[in-house]
Amino acid sequence: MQGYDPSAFPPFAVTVDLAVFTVRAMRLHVLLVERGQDPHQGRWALPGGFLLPHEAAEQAARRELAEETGLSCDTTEGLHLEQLRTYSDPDRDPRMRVVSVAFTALVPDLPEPRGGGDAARARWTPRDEASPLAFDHDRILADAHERIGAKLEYTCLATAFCPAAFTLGELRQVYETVWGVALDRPNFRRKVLATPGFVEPVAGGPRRTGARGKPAALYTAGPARSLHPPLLRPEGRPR
Amino acid sequence: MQGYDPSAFPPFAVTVDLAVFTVRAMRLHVLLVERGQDPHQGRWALPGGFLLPHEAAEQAARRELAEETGLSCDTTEGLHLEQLRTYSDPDRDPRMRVVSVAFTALVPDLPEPRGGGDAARARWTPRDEASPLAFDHDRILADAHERIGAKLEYTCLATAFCPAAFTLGELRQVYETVWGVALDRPNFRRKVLATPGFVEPVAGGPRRTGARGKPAALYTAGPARSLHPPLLRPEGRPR
DNA sequence: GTAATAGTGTCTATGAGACATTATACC
DNA sequence: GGTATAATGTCTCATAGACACTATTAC
Repeated sequence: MQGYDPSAFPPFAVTVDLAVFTVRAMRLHVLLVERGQDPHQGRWALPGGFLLPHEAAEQAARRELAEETGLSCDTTEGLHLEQLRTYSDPDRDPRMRVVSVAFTALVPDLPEPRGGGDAARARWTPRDEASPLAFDHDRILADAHERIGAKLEYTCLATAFCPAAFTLGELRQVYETVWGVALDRPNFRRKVLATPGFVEPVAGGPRRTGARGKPAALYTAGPARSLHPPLLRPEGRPR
Repeated sequence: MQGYDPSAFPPFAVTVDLAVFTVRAMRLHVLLVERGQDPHQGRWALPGGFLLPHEAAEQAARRELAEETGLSCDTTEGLHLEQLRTYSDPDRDPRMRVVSVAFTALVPDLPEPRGGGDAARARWTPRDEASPLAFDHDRILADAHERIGAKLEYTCLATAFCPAAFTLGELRQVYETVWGVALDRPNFRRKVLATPGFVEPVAGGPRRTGARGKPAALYTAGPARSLHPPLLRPEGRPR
């Protein structure tokens, strides 16, 4: 990036798009908004919006996340938000040149969005019922899904899908839901507990989850951020 | 990304920045250019430049790669190029609002760059002698280095640093150079050969490498793109 | 009792780390 | 010969996968 005439640069619009995932009822859900304006009006799309003039992409993404989920900025402060990649195909928006920085967010099961911001409507949609989306958002969603699946393998990110206190069964369901596979319960338990700092036991007594079976002990997310060695998907598929 | 007035969007300049790595003489090198113009004139920086009006970021990155390395477009066609992330801090360029999409490229040992394009000079610099760079390029370089180190673990990317035919000793040196650690030779060999499609033997006879020791057999990159199970760094450090 | 989930224990196969040994080149 | 690297083999330990078994709840 050297040698340029600032008055002669080609102008672009820069936006952020968000793939916000949650696990509810054993299914992976993604937050979608119904478009109220012209390009692709009435179709569903990932939430997002323009960068403000003095705003970094991360800030814009966090602002949009708060607007679209209807949560306070304090609540969204602690949510996991991560840059995915940037989409810059010249034809991705029919009206103008728009470069979009995509982000992935992982949230615990939240109340239905209140449709804030400038979106006509917003709702949680099962990931496999999301397509087709407006613009290139099918592609962004696929990339985001693949990314979170891969990150579950070598990070402690799965706890971001869980409430503050959770059972190992709930944590295992996160893996099973995102990966779409069944995991061996005893082996999963052993692996998680053998990783220092992944989860930490809660002093209080156990609670029942589905009102069936033995009550499970509660855990909270530990200080660790990565898994060594990783917890690989069964039949680890190539990227 | 919904609901906007195309005439009212805040304008941004969009650039690409490249972290081009190679391994030469057992050290990791990165391609740098000396800035010829005003912001940070005379300082070293990562190569890069503006997106053309109808160009995707990937195209712009490949074009800049060809210009800066002085290679033909045919040659750069097959080189590994991968989007790293986007840097959008409002103050990252002192003159205007510039959003930069950073890419990482891995190339075999190439001839000294001819300083093409609009860069005053270009040269290969040992990675640990690169700082300080202009703008936020120290940060970009650090992110890129961490990324390629991580990708060596679970992809077959190391062959991108090697010429068409290479010895297992040369491949091992790639890992040792990028990771900055020494690896056990027999175990490395066993691991690589046990991964189907990572490398494939060359029919022709062996060749000598450093004119010392037993001549090594030659291999070419195989069709595999990922490593299962991964080849983890010793004392795998957390991200 | 049955059903369902939590939690413990055990066996085995695989893979990685450590390291000894042999082979083949140049000096 | 000495040195340096390639290539093969061996041993051990850690881990993952499979799966049996017990524990505790709701019905």
